[in-house]
Amino acid sequence: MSLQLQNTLSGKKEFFKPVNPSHVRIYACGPTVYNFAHIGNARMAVVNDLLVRVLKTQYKKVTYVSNITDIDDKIIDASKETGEDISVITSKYTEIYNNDMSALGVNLPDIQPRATDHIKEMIELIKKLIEEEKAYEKEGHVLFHVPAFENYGILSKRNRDEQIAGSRVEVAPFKKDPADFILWKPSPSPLPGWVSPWGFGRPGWHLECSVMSEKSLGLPFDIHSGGIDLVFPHHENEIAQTCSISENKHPEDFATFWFHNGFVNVEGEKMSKSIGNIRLVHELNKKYKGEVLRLTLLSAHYKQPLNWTEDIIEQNNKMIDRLYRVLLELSEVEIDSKIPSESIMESILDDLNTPKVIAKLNEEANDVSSASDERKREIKNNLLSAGKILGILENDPSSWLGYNQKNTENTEEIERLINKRNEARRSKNFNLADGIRNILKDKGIEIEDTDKGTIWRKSK
RNA sequence: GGCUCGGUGGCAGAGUGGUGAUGUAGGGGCCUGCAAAGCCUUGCACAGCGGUUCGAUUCCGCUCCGAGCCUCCA
Repeated sequence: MSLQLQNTLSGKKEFFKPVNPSHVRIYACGPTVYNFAHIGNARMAVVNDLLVRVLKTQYKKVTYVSNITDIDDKIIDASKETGEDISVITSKYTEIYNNDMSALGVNLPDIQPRATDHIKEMIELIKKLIEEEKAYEKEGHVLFHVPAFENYGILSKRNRDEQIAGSRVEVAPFKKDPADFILWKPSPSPLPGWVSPWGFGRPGWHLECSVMSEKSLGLPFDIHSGGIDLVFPHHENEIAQTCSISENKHPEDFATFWFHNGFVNVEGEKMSKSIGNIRLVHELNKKYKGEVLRLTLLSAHYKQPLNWTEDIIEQNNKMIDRLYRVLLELSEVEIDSKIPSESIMESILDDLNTPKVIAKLNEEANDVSSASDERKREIKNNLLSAGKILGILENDPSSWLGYNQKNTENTEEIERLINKRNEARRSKNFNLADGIRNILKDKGIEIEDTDKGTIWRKSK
């Protein structure tokens, strides 16, 4: 049993073979911090977090790097709009991003490099590219010359001629070739910038990831990942930058696996500012528990598009509640193993087939009612150990389900009403009993009469 | 126009050359004073048309429909 992943570079599912099995290295292109993260950003973070968790079940040492882009025209625009300093904006939204992702059970990357800390290295890379005649300076800009890199388009499987034919890009007059892209551009005052051999300016977007991934992981590393939309142009341009110097001619000399997650659509449409259907993680976190959102993000295979609706969040909420109910039922059961069954592990390792894993967890849950003690141990172990890899089922079942929460302000009143209702039931005054139940219901308290007495929980 | 990926039951979503995915919703039943929770049970689902095959939702071809990318994008 070993890990297989869809490799964008080959277009196929392949067995994962690390460059160095004693140290697996992965780089994910992270967010540009100028606004709250949306659920699409979260999908990338959750999927890569999952991938790292899975890698850690297979390899002793895994280093996960994911950057913060803290210099970009969008940040400059945000600064103009709000009047806040750029550094204020970027540190604010970096913190919010990390907190929002943490609520979804996303662990911090081992290294979270920032673009502005790597300007020197970017300038060095540009110098090399110019020396090797892969880039040229014109009117204060430095551009990468795409025809100078023969493997351009190999990742996105794009043919240059077709690309130009269908192109809707405005071709700047200083470009030698329409496909050439910016490595460095001038920053006229008051725009932020750095001193460089080509004047005061700032880097192009793609440069930072070439520089930071190499610096933090060394080349070649194992997995370079991001959202599917990054395949072109971002990753293609990174490859062009990194692979046109020295001996790194092929994307595999950069990273052996190129891993991309699909988009999140909202109510059937692409999220976009103009439609106004952006779903911010920050807002969703106020309404739903992090594990529910995480499970919903994992409810479709990572490379499929995911249609984000209220309905599927609710469906997944109910599903996870039920799994917690099973765990509650098994709370007395002792487990010894910490590894999921082979069948479950197989689905996880099969290109992170989370929907199948979730189906198998449900099958486990279905067995509980007729399970032997031995089987119960197995079920609990599978739920908890697979849950740990998926990043779900990590809460206390009783408090997740809202049972008998002692810290609720009106606990005394609730219990007084329950006692009163039970008295009414004993004297067969069912009208009164049902009346009291409705009063509790209005207070958001659901009651359940069990053979051990009446228990209550918060209904929401 | 070019490239890529899809169309599975009310909804979500895996998968497979020949048995049931799974969840959620709905139906029926058990339990309960009634509920809740739980349990049992229930669904002529694989876009259409051809082809290959003993057999196709699964393989091949065509048609129709949808999505993404084509230099802002997770």
